[in-house]
Amino acid sequence: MSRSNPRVLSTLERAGGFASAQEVYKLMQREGEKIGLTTVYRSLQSLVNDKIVDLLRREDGEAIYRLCGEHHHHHLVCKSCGETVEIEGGAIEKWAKSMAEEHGFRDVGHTAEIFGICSKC
Amino acid sequence: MSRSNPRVLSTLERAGGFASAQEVYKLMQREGEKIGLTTVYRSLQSLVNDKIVDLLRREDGEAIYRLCGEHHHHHLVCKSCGETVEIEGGAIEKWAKSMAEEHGFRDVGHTAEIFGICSKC
DNA sequence: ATGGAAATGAAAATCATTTTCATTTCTGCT
DNA sequence: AGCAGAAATGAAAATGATTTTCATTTCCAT
Repeated sequence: MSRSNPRVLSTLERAGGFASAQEVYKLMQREGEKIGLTTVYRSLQSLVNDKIVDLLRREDGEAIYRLCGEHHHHHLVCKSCGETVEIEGGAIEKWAKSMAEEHGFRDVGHTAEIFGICSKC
Repeated sequence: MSRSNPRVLSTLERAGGFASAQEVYKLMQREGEKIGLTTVYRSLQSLVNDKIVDLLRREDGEAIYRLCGEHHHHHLVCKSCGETVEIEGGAIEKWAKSMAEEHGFRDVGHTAEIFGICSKC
């Protein structure tokens, strides 16, 4: 078993606690970190096993890693220029919770993203 | 633009209305249908465009296609067995709309999925 | 210092999905 | 019927994320 490389977790945090393995890798490269893609994957997997990060899926199926426990937020993304705004989702949290309870689900998480065209585009 | 090959839809129905592209393809092969994998993919994409089937994701990121009603809804998915419940998202619709307006976004859409462990697992 | 375990990463393998492109099948039209 | 252009098809190659392999390096306890 491999343990997580601490620089990976720290980079994920710096990325806003929400990124894919490839993004974490590229970010570390840009910052001059000497690390292989394989290690990034292994570290993220290990963090998921330890329940330190959540594993979610983008719409295209790419895995995205999100820090657990952290007060999480949602995104409002411009389909045209990619600008992203972090938004609060209080209503969503309640909705997810009540829906899950209603159907007897436990260990519940959720994803919610809003996308559209921003005022500049 | 290619239109959906009707045999693909009929196979998806026969598969219980819930299968991946690869599964639909293998099923058709076993039944002696002469069809290429490419056409299966194209047909399923087209069915998604026409909102005749829903596109969701397995835990491993593989796309699964699922016949579903035409009303807008969200999903509650079991991470363990894959059971899926269609749920209403009235609160989400309002949230997405108000968040988008607040930040000047237009042509807005959204995704929202809840995942957890169902009562049977 | 030393031996074994754990970590690392480059390259190859895997696997779903998409793209390319040449061929075949339809279509409408004369 | 015959013909041209459009649409559909599928085999093979390309893509892209993720995993595996395996040889090398780093750690750690002795």
